[in-house]
Amino acid sequence: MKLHLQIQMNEALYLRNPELSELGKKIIMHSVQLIYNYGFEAFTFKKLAEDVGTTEASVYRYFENKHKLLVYLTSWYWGWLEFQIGFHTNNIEDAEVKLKKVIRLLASTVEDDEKTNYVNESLLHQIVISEGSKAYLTKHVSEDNKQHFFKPYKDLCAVIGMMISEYSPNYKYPKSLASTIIEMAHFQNFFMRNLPALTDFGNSKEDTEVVLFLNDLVFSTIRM
Amino acid sequence: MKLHLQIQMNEALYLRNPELSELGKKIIMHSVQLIYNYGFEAFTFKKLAEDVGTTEASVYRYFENKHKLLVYLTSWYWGWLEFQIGFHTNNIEDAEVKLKKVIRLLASTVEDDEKTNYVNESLLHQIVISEGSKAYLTKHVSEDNKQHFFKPYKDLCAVIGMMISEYSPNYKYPKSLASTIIEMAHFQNFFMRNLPALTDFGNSKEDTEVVLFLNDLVFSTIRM
DNA sequence: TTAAAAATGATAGTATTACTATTATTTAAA
DNA sequence: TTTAAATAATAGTAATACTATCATTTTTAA
Repeated sequence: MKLHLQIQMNEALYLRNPELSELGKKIIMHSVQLIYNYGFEAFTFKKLAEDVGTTEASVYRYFENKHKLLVYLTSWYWGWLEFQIGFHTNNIEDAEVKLKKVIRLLASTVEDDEKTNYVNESLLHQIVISEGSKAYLTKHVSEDNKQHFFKPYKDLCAVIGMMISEYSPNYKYPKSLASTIIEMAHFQNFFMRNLPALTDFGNSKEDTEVVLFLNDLVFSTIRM
Repeated sequence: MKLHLQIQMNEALYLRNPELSELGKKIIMHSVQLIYNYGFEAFTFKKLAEDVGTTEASVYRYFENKHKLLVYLTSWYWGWLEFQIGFHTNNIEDAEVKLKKVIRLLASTVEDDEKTNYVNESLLHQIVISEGSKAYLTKHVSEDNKQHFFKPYKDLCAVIGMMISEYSPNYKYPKSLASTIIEMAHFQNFFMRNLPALTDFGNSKEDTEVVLFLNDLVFSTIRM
């Protein structure tokens, strides 16, 4: 039996739900590939339309602009990751084991998930590393926030924050530590590959090094 | 006596050195103000030219494009900050005291520096918080890196990494911890103001909270 | 099964952005 | 004071980020 996983998305992110049509799914599929290839700045709806084999106008019927598409894709990723975390930490009681699983899920190379047919999680993970912060580092972050565009990110942060508090109920900064883990899982990976002088893993370039760094950071901080 | 401070800049960042003419200095001054007002995406050389009271063509004689201008501004900031750190930790032996000074310098509101006449460090600090990572989160980060565009950032990271190693010679990740401190000083500040659910300082919105968080993080990690 | 509705394709058009080029004029240096 | 360098004024181009219109195809619902 083949299971299918659907991530619940904020309706204000799109004009037409891309999950409900072939064209919509193609737009998602190809946008992941193209943003990965070109980077977000050089990515355009014109290129996307050509790649999909449709017109620019049709793409605009799904997404108002490329910023909302980026927010859509990153939100999808955070939602998917929260599901992964729930799945992999299910039935585990030990908060330390759970947190270590979370760090590994955040900082390891993602393999394509069979349960989602039109999203390549591996590429999407790379996009979230290189482009993810551009979703909120904007002048209109507060308006976007009012429309709950960042809820999946916040939810994930809350989940991790709760695990931290479970492990160490007196620790004063569970949410800030959670957002630090999330951001650093990605930034240390980006630095390792592109600006290795900013890390201590320039030689090996292994994801596992980032995992070890974060484990050490988190547990020396919250271990009383 | 009024002292003047000059930051040595990478020549590949500009076509004409903006420090050596009135127009160049105006371009720097006004670009800081405009990027602060509009955000980097909505900032254009046309708006800049109008604001300065010159033509677009003249701005292009100084900077090839707005990306290089952003790298110029952030580099300037990192250079300036490294000078600040050198100045404020001079003659201090205790590595703990030095690191705490560094964290405070990184995570506190910056006041305008009298020693530099045409750069508003306070606004530039806000720009580095909101736009700084866009300087390296690009598809061409490696080419930019080959031209040493990120040297000031790396130098700062190295300085902080050395302080960490001085305090704790056996700690395995001094450079990664240094880049974590730098990034989190800014991200936690941004989150606190714009996405407070990602932090534990949403109520107070005080810089000092970020300082306390980072002090706790760093010293519980490197204290043996 | 068919008519209406919805989605898509084809095409065109606009304002803005990100530049480059040219020539005249002003300012600075030898 | 002559010459060179910098700037201003103006024009122009290709690409981007859209919006609009209308014909055609596909889907849905009566």
